[in-house]
Amino acid sequence: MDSTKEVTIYDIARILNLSASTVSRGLKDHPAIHKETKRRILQTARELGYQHNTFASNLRQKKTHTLGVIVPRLNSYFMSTVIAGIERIVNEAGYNLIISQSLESAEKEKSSVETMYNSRTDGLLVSVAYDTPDLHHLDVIFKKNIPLVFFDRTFDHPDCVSVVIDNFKAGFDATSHLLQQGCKKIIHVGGNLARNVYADRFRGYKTALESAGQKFSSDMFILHALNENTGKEIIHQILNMDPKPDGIFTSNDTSAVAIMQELKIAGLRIPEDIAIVGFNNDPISKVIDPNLSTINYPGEEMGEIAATTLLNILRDERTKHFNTIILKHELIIRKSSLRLSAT
Amino acid sequence: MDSTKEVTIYDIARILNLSASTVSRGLKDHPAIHKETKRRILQTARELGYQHNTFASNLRQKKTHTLGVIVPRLNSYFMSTVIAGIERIVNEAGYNLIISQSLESAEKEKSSVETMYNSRTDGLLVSVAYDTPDLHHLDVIFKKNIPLVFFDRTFDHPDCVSVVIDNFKAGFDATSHLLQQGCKKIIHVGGNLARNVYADRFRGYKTALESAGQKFSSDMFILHALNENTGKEIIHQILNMDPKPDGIFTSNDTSAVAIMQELKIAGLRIPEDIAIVGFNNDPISKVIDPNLSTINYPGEEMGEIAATTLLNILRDERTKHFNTIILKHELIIRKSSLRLSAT
DNA sequence: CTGTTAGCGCTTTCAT
DNA sequence: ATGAAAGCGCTAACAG
Repeated sequence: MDSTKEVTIYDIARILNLSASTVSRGLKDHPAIHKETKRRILQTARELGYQHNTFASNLRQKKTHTLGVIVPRLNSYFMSTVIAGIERIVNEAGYNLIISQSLESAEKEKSSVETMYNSRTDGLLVSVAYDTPDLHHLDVIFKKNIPLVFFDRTFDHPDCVSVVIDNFKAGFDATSHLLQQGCKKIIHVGGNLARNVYADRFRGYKTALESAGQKFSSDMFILHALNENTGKEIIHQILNMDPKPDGIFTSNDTSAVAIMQELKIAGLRIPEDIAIVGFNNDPISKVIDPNLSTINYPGEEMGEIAATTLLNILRDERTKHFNTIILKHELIIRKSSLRLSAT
Repeated sequence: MDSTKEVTIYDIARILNLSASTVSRGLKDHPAIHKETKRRILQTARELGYQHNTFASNLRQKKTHTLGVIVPRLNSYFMSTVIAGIERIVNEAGYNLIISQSLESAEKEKSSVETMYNSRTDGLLVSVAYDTPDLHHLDVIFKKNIPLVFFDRTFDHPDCVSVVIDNFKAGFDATSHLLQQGCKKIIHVGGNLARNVYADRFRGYKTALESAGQKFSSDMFILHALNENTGKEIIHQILNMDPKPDGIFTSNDTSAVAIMQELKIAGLRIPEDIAIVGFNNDPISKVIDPNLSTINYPGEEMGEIAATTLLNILRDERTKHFNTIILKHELIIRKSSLRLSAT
């Protein structure tokens, strides 16, 4: 009825004729407390509708039990899957989450870091923006020894763990597959090479070409932000190439689909005239006709692992932890790249 | 260098020969503090690298400056758009966000509510799960007078504002459009009618049929959870109808696309044999061939409005606030339903 | 316009 | 196995 009064450990203590310290210990299952006493504490706590007050606890312990997440954007299938994974782990561990999006801008990322810092998050999970030049905006974080785990779009830093897939290998696999399908001129559409993911995929692509004895020339790499507009904005560049490419490897499915739509408008057949492989295994890859071959990206798992790693570091700072955790990717072959029927 | 010591208002007070209260007031721009004093306080605060301690403040004020969001799922385009909108508003207002997903289960939703309650969120933004039967799990929230705003999937409650689109009208619009295109038998694929969104769209559909003088019979409504499997799971039911439908209105794009794929496999032409309209304006609607007609759902705006409303209630509890806020939707006509070429 | 004072609810030595 | 006491950093009467 009286909804304003907080039930505190003192209320419990008074009722049971105990001290607040004993109640506090009992509530956290402290080994030194008698079993029966614990039981009684727990029971009256329940009866009174006691709620642990995080703020008093945080204030006292100088820990917030809050983790911060900074991502480029929330509204992509990949990212929301990652967040879902993080959310699950973090909630189970009794931590809270603060999420902030950098909107792909280094500047907004900086202000996100400040927000996190001011909220005194115990740890940070970060995937950097498209154009983040360096890690200076994280200096406050490092100076305070706040643990930070990068995922997907990472930076090398001695104190940070990174959770990634093997983007080099993935780029290599995608390109090799196109080569096996008989493609003679495969181009690559990728993002800012300052980002590990795009750089590694690009290297994988080049290496695959070279191991197949094909030459790479700089006009075979098209740099683009990789979004819904990619198709319209680069289609002419593709169509004007001489000789025309017969294979495309793009660094995400969104751009792959956008390109496919333009190719179809231009009257090219996929995969007969031009084969294509995307990246991420976004649901749209199964909607576009023909279905898009792609690299499966274990988003939820990445979120879970990144969160688990951060929690481990938090639990035991001395742990000599890994520097990089590499998750398994998988090439998914669908019609958009299938020129040779398999045996 | 010494990274462990917190700078407090007492440090600032000591340096400036002031009291902690004056510093506290100065920092919050209290009107009663001399301008020059404020300036000095702000300056030394900056020099010392002072950070406001939210926990001490929360503990004292019994406010958390944290809002909770409970949604069925994070990984749909619609929902991540809504969240993006909420995040922007809430961050700008200096609040934090705790996000939890019910995974479409009433039970998990209940435990989400508990989490929120225990984190003492100042307010809640909720879109209910697919099978939530009632509002009992929110009783704790209401009893504590924690303001709650529903969005999209709402419940009627005297103390809650709901932010929605006019789902009845949207269903009516979609169906009327199909009727105008000459469809003689339009079926509806929708979700649990205990959810306002599905019930309202269904009513809109029926009303449109009736105003056009067409009869509705119960077999024309197919109940389904509306996901990627919808197509496979209901295609036989559709194909076996007698007479076969020549129009479908589904309550989301995911299911619309799944159905279209099955229809194409069955050799039916869209829209010639069967026209279709979806719901949400998900990006996949522009990927599927033919492009899917749909209802545009202003997700980001819905997030922004819901968050703004909640913040307003928080700022001024006495405000006699709205009961329902209805955002504008829009019918987007694409090829999947275009049987008559417009003049 | 500024200072004094008294907690918010919890944890944690240090005792016993 | 339990208790006493101090304090985390801030705010809000109240007083002047």
